[in-house]
Amino acid sequence: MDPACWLCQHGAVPYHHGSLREALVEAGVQLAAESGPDAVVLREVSRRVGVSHNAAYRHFADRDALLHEVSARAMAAFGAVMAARVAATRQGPEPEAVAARLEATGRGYVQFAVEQPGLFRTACAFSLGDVAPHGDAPHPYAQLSAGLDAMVTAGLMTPARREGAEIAAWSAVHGFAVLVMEGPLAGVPEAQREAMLDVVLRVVREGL
Amino acid sequence: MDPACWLCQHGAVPYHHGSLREALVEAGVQLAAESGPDAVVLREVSRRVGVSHNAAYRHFADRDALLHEVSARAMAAFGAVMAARVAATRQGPEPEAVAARLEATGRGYVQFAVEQPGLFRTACAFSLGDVAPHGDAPHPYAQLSAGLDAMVTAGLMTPARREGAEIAAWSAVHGFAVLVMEGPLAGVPEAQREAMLDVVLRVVREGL
DNA sequence: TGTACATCAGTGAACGCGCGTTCACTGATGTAC
DNA sequence: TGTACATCAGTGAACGCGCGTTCACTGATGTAC
Repeated sequence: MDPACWLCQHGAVPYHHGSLREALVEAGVQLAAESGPDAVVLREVSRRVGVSHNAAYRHFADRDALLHEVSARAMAAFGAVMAARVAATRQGPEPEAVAARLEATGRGYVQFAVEQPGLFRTACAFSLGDVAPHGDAPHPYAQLSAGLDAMVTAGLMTPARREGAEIAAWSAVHGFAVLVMEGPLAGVPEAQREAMLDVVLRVVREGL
Repeated sequence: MDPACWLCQHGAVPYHHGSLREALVEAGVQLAAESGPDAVVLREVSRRVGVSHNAAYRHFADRDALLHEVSARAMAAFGAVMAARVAATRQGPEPEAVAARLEATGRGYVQFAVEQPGLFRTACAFSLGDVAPHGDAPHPYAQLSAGLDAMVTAGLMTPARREGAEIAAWSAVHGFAVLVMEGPLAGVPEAQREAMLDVVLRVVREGL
């Protein structure tokens, strides 16, 4: 079947949309990106897709079901940004490379929060473990864990220090992200922000 | 004038409340404590005080003005909890005491977030610098700064390390607070939470 | 001390908004014969 | 290949909710004379 809808840029809007569910989720992601999870509102989502505001009920039990789906997409985008940042970093098993990749994980975390605050908040809206990411990129937390495991394997961290390291690293990076995104550090110029992040990451690295 | 209202426990409700403004703010704080800043809603605040829902406009320009006031109270409570925790810690200029007091600052921060999540979120709702705390307790950020200054004075931290130390410490503690309050760490038993906080604080201390 | 009056702090009704959700419906699609 | 019919995916109207805000008002208070 040919969807032939404006969303898919094929011409006229058909009565049967063909992929309304997907279109609704995408519009939801757009809204979340613009204004956070509270903006994912059934009526506005339907409006954007160009469909009556109750059509969504053919595809979602209620607003919450849609929001969960949107949150999963946000989480996937989050993981993808982090993974891309790690992939762009020096590969290989050498200690410097392993440490650089862990640092890239943290930088990717903050990058996503800064560039996509709405999606960041949407991804965090449900207890972070609640939502399985939709897509291929691993969950942010899994990436952090893997990075710390690699540190131990590379001999950069003792197994004793590994204990609780996720929490400490996550806390520092997440806290920085929140401060920069909506706290007192909102609006500081990028260069200064990067310098601050350097300090945070150094403290974490040396503390671990 | 005798206020003579149920809020002040003096008997019948007078036509002229006498201290409606204060009563509204207190009800707002209560709502914020129960369910966060979004729950500070003019109609419900008025309902709780037992007054018609537009009486508030005699005392506040709009909902936002009330919310700012409530946020200032929340911030004051926040600072007070931290200050109390510091005050309950060993005093004096000895290095161990100085370090212990800085740690108490961080523990107080997390304690407030855990015990008063609604007020914590309300205090953070405006850019943290936006709201001057209402009351005597110093602003949380000021307490952290003072603690770090004392570390330098006590010779526990080099002036070079002092640079950006607020950001790093605040990030770690704030991030931990958020994770515990509404993130994946929500609901872990207190003992375990304390152990995790120990790790976070150790990482910060050694990292600085 | 008593009274007229200005001022102030409340009331009650209403407006307009946007939301989630449900209802009975209708047009489109696909399938059995 | 054509047709009857079941199924599915949408529509349009409506309900009920709670909100912020405004309006004209009224009862209480305090002050000038």
